[in-house]
Amino acid sequence: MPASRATAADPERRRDADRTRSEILEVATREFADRGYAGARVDEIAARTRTTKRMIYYYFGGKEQLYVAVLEHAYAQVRAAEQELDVEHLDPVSAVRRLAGLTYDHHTAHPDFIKLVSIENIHQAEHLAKSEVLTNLKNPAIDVIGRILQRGREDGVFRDGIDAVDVHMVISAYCVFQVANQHTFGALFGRDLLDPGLREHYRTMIGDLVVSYLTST
Amino acid sequence: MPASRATAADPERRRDADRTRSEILEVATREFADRGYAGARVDEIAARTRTTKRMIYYYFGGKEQLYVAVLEHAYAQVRAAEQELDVEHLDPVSAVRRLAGLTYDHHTAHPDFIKLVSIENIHQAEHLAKSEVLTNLKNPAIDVIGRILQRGREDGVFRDGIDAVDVHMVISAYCVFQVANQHTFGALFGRDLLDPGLREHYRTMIGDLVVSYLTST
DNA sequence: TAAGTAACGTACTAGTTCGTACATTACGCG
DNA sequence: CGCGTAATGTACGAACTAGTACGTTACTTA
Repeated sequence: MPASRATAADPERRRDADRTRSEILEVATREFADRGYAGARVDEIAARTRTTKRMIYYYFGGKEQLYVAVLEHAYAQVRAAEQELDVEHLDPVSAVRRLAGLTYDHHTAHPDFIKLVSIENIHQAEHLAKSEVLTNLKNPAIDVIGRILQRGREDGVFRDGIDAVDVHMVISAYCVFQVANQHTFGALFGRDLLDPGLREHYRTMIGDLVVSYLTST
Repeated sequence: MPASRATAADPERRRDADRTRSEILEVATREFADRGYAGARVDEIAARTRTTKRMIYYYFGGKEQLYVAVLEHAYAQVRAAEQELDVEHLDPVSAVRRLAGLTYDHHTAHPDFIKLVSIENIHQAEHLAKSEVLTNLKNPAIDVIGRILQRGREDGVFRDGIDAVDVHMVISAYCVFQVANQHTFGALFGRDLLDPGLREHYRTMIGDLVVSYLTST
């Protein structure tokens, strides 16, 4: 039984279901994000892994199921990151700024995820809707925002009548746009939104935007 | 030469280059917007017109050139709408609200355009970058915003140091998100952002958001 | 009105792409 | 240590899809 423990870690292993599976998933994520569902090529994904196309069908069943697996995996990572949000110890205004900044960081750090979401929207979220895994994922960010808003109201710094989902939507819209539309925006306005030199500016801006909205009279 | 005048209007005409060309463009716009570049089918586009695939190649040259033509046509429509922006007679705050509202109206009224932009971003705006027609299109909205901001500063109602392109970006981000991400957002949060009953709420919100940002101290 | 050309249709091809039948081998377990 | 199965590789096929060769006809214009 040391064998079974060595199994997962042994770099000499020639056959490793977990490694093969996750390698396919990783490569497929890039391929789908870069070329869209229809544009992605199963052969190309296979070629970029250490294994063959046969394995994609062995583990995932087909191109569409692989795509759904990629989506589920990507969303799971995002939700995991949202679980880490630790802003409840801050005053409401600081908490909102921090939440916005962290969301900005996460989105800009995971462009593949943003692209997958764009692609899924092109397809009217049909795969997402079909996946129980994904529709059952509750978004922890909403609850976090809800509690911040309530504390802000109690402290008299935030307005009444603001919905947590709306706040989340505004932050998402802003952060998603930076990544999802960077190329057309860059081409049309000659400005790279993700230029490292502009990063602090745009990272601060979403916090300012939301805070001014919440605190305006 | 009455013949040549009757030509364009005559509903009995069997051959009408303009009509055929624009019909192809119209159908192709929907097809590309719905299925993406790789997912779109030339045969399908042809089948939905009164003409045949042969004509697509006759008028446009190929699938890629047709896609570029669709993009150029879509952008031209948007720019035409922006030329109509008439907000300079309003006080700065009202002008910003009106600009935001009109942008919201336009985006929600032209979902195909938003989808095309999403698709073009998946492809890193390579077609847009190649088209001189598109890269030379200057965005009139930026100048409009610039003048509003200046008047607002002069009146002492707006802060200093706000960039017109940033304001445009925020408004775009918000309005694009409503359309581009409506399906995933709807599936994950159980809220249809484009529900007619929510329309006034979301239309007002982007104005409030920007105004509070510009007027905050 | 007749000729020339722009506009159009049909039928086909070459290449691509998802998917699979069949064969093989490494590894865990008794 | 050998047996059974999970894991893997190869080679191929059926279907689809962009693009075109070739032929035809409506419209214009001299």
